[in-house]
Amino acid sequence: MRVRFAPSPTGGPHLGNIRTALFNWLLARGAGGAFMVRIEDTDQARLVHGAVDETLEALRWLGIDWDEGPDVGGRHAPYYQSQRLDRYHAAAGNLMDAGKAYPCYCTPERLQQMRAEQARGKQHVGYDRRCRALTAEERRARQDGAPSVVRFAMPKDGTTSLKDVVRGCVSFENELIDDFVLLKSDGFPTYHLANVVDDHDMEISHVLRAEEWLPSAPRHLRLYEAFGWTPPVFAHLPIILAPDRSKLSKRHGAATVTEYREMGYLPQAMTNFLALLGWSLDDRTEEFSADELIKAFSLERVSRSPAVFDSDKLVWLNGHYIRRLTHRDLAEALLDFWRRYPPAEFPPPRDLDLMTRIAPLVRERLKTLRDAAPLVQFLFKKVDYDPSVLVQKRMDEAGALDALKQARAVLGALPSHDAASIEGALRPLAGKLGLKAGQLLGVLRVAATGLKVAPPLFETMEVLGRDRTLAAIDDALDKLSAYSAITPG
RNA sequence: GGCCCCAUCGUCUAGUGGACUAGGACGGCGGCCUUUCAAGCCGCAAACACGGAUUCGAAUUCCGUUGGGGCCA
Repeated sequence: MRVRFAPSPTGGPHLGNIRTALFNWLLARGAGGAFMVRIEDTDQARLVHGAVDETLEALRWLGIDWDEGPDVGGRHAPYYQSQRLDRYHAAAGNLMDAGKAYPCYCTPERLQQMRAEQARGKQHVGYDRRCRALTAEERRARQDGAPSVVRFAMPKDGTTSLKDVVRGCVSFENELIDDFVLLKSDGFPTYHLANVVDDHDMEISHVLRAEEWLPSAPRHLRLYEAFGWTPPVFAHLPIILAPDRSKLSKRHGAATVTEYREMGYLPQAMTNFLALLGWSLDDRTEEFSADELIKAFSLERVSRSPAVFDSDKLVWLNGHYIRRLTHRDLAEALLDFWRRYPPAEFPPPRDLDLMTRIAPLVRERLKTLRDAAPLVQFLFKKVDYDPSVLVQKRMDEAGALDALKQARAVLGALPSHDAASIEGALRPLAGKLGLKAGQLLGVLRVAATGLKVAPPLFETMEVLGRDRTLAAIDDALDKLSAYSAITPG
C-alpha cells in the first residue's frame, strides 16, 4: 500500500487537509505501507510564500512522518510538481499522439461568450469541443503563434462509474463532463493531469481525499483509462464543516493547525480530535493515542456524512490530555510553548524545576497551554492589584489588616514552610479571628499572588517559599494601610 | 441553475430488519465536593427530517419530497 498527502501551498495547513493527511498516514502505518507528501504547486498564481514549510511543520508537530517527500526525498523525486513539468508534457504529448487529447485555440473571450449563450439558452455549460473537430491541416495552420491549451477528449456518451470505498458506486454521465484542460496556456498542467500522472508514477495504490474531489473522479478515471493505467482505489472522505455548516475556512476564525498550536492545543489532543471527525471505532471509545489510532483505523468505519467542527469538544479533550501529562511533561510543554509564543504577562521563563512544582497546582485549571500564564504569573513578576480586593465579602479593611498581621506572625513563626504546616496554622487562625476559612484564605490569596483566581493557596505558598510569601504579605500590609489611611471609615 | 454527495440528540457519533423504553461523548441544566477558579463524581433534559412502499415487524430496505453540503458555472 502506498498513499500520499498532496497539499497545494496556497495557504496554511487547513484542518480539513490535515485530517486527510492523518487518515492517509493512519492507513499506511496500519498496513505497513508507505506514506508520502507531494507538493502540488502548479497553480503559480495562488502560491503563498512559506505555505510548504508551515504545512510540513504542522505534520511534524502532530507526529505525522513521511517516507518520501520534501526533505527526505525518495525514489520518485522530485516531490514538487513544479519540478516535474517535463513529465506532464510528455504525458500530454502521448495522449495527443493517440488522439485522446487535442490542442484548443479558443480564446478566453470566445469561451466566455459561449458559456453566456449556453447559460441563456439553459443548456449545459461546458466546452463545446469546437477544436476537437479541427483537421490536421487546420491545426498545423494555427500551431505557431496562437496560444493554446491541451484538452482531454472525453467520451461523448455513456457513463463513468467510480467504486468508492466509502461511498459505494457513483455514476456520472459522460456527456455532462466537458473536454477539460490538461495543459494550460502557460505550460503548467492542471490539477487533473498532474495529479493522475504523479499518482501513477509514484505508484499510489489508494487515494484518500476530501469529498470535494468526488466530481473530478470520473475525469481522473477516464485519464487513467486513456493512459492505459490501472487506477488506484478511491476513498472520498467526508468534508469538515464550520458550525454554520459551510465549508470550514478562514472567515470562521482559526482554520489551520498552526493557529490551534498557537492557541495552546496539544498535538495529541489535536490528532485524537481530528481522527474522530468522520471516523469512529465504536459507540464508546473517545480517547486514542497515535498508536491506538494506527491499530484501530479502517476505511470501513469512515462515515459518509459531513462533520461539523465543534471546538467545544476539542477544548475538553485538550484539557483532558493536559491533565494526563506528568508534571514534568506539562512543565516542559509550557516552557516550550512560552518560548515559541511569549506570553503577555512575563518574559518566557526557563526554570524547569519551578514549573514542575507549580504544574500539579495548575493542570486541572488548564484547558489550553495559553491558560497557564495568567494563573502562574505571580511566580515570575510582581502582580499589581488594587488594595480593595484584599477585603473579602462581609469583612472590612480593619479586619483584613488584622488578618494579614496575624497570618504574617503565624507563618513567620512556622518551623517548616510546607503546605501541610501552612494549612495547620491558618485554619485555626481563621477560627480565632472569627472568620470563615474562605475569608482568611481569600485575603491571603490576593496578598500572596495578587490574583483573585489562583491555584490552591497552601501549596502555592509552599512553591513561592517562605521569604517571598512573607514579603508579599508585608507588601499587602503596606498597601492596605496606605489605602485605609485615605478612605475614612 | 446543472451534476454529485449526505440526512440519528445543539455538536461528534453507535446502530447494517426484532435484544431500541434509540447507547456513548462534548456542550447545557441540577446536585455533591470545595479555599477562589477549576477538576472530579452523581443525576436530568435532548435525536431517528417528512410522506409513501416492502415486511408479522423498519432508525436500519426501496421510492419520492424536503433540507443541508460539495463541485462546476
